[in-house]
Amino acid sequence: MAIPRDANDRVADAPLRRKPTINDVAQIAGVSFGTVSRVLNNAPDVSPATRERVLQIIKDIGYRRNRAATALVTSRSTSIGILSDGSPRFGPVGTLMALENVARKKGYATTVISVDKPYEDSVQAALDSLDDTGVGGIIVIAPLVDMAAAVWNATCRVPLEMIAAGASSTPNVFTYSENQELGARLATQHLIELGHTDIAHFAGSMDWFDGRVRKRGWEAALREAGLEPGLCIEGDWSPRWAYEAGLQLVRDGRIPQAVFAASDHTALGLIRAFAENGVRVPDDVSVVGFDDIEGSDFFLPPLTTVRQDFTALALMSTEVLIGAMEGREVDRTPIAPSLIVRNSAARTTSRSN
Amino acid sequence: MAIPRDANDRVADAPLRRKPTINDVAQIAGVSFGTVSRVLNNAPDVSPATRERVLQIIKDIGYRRNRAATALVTSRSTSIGILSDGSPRFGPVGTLMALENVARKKGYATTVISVDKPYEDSVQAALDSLDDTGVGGIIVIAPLVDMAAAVWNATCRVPLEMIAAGASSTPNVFTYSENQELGARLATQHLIELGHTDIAHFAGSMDWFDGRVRKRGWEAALREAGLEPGLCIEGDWSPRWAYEAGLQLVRDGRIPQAVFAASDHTALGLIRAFAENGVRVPDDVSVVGFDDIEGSDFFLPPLTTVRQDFTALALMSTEVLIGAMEGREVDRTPIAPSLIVRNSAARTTSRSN
DNA sequence: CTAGCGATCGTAAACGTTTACGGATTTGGG
DNA sequence: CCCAAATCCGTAAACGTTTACGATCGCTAG
Repeated sequence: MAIPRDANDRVADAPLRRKPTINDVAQIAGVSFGTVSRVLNNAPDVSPATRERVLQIIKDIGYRRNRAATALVTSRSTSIGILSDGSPRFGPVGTLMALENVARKKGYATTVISVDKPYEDSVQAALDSLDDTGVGGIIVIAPLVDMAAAVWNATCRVPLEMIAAGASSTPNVFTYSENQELGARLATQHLIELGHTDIAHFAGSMDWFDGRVRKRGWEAALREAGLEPGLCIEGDWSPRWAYEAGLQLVRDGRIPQAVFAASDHTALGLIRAFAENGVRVPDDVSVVGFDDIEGSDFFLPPLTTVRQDFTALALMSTEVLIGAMEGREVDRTPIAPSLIVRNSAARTTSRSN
Repeated sequence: MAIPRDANDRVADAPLRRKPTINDVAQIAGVSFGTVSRVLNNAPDVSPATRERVLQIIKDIGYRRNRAATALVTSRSTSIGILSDGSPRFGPVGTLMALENVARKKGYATTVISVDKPYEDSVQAALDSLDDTGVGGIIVIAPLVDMAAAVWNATCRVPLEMIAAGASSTPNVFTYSENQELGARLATQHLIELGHTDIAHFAGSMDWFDGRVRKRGWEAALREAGLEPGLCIEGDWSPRWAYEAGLQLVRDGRIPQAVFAASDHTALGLIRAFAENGVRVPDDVSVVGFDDIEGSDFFLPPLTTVRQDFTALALMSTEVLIGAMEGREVDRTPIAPSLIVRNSAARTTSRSN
């Protein structure tokens, strides 16, 4: 089992293949490892001259701290775990990439794990295995309410933060998110300002926080404007579903003045259903999407949509988590999405539906 | 600096907050830690009865190995590093997610790092910092040739594998990838079979392996069929660029019979340029894309495109890497993409361009 | 000249494992 | 009955750090 691979044939010249340790540095510098440790952690009690010399040697021989050893003795770590659902959907992936980015810039490594369907088991298992990789805190990207529930029920030694739109915090799980309800409001208000009064919603899945919250924003904006919420059809984010639902609308002759689609993909399917039946966007119907996926500016027509600021979200949420890890308290300001106006929504004309 | 947080107020009842160690298990089981270690690594020399009892206790008190300690003493690890460029593009992200997935299923944790523009420095730094998180091997997703070059020039103690389409292996860097050239051939051949002879290529960026290789496949397929390669315009993958290039084509009256677009996003922009000018796809021009991004089946028209099998790719490449980590040799069979036929390419009619 | 003090440094123990080795205890054969 | 072998298990050392503490040195003050 313990086959020595790459055994160094010669033994005389020490500084060959082995990774240099703190002791090697100390020996070369003619000091004790304690001193080296002090300069590493830039602790006091070491003379400038010595510090300088040790630093130089560290650079020369390419010494780098062994994280395992450090983690073992300090039991604190400089890495954070990210738990995500496996879906390659726009929101989660965007968040994930942004998270890695800012964590790295703050000097934290990230280890990511994704979980599958029966969340009750998989989430706890993932949290555990993240824990024993030695992360100091965990951010979970939980777009699905089932998944979030599993997180709430899970136990975890390290600080836990959840990114879930509109979900509430519990004593042991911070929750943080972009204000997607606001995004939905923005979209709907835009439609209202354009003069539409009959504004439908092609909703996302109600299994997703994002779906729930966007729907809520649509409703709220309408009510605020004194309008009755129009048709609301709940789907699964997919272009296919939206396409078929759109077809149905056309068949039934129930085409609204405007629709707020819960995602750009939804808008895509819907627009195709309209296009195939001679219903023109935005001339006959206005459509606004949500996400600003790549290429949405080149849909036919270019899509008016809502963009989230994943970087800001990631920035804030790692800030919060690292704060929790270090025992600090960080105040969290919500992140606001923005409306991107393009060509898929237009002023109402003198048509009826 | 060392503020004791969450200090346990009571001290009498031991098994409270501290994470159980191998010693705790041993004590409860009435054996020595050596025995526990043996059952953990299911080594021989422990009686079935004892093994059973220890296992039970481990489960009961929720003991879990401390990875830092293990890594420290064995200097081997059960985690792999993933280095990626920061781009949230379709290919890299798909690969990334798939990689995490299969690694996890093989019992490996993954820690990911992404790198930014001046690759000469950032790649080596990232490799190093991955190294001292204790990964046993590294997979780098290197779509950009600059980045790959940096990887080739970098030094790394642990096995290094690169996923880069059509790039060659070096002594210390395995290279592995999907056969995208084949994918491009498939797309082009499809167009040829449809009767087209004037087949242009809206290429991706030549800074990307993917761009290079897809172009090569297009050329090869054409030559094999005895056809002269048509117009080839190199771009940057973006819908915007394709849109503008498409507009130019229309202005110049140089619309080809068919075009193989290097990505679905490219196809998207191109199709819009056509659509805005009354050039119908596929009636006037056939278009096939590459990627099969989500929603491409709901473009106008639904896009004929090429799909890569990221899961298979991830499966093979982690297999290869883990093999290298364990000193095994794994033979690598190439992964083949597949053509997805939809509605954006049609049989040639009696039109001229 | 010496006590005492700062500044600088060395030392030992600990973190939780693995691994090589050696010590019991049992077993079976002569 | 005794000895050797087999079986099971305990022990010590090591991995590379950090941290608390103790040691040394040179000075200054009395």
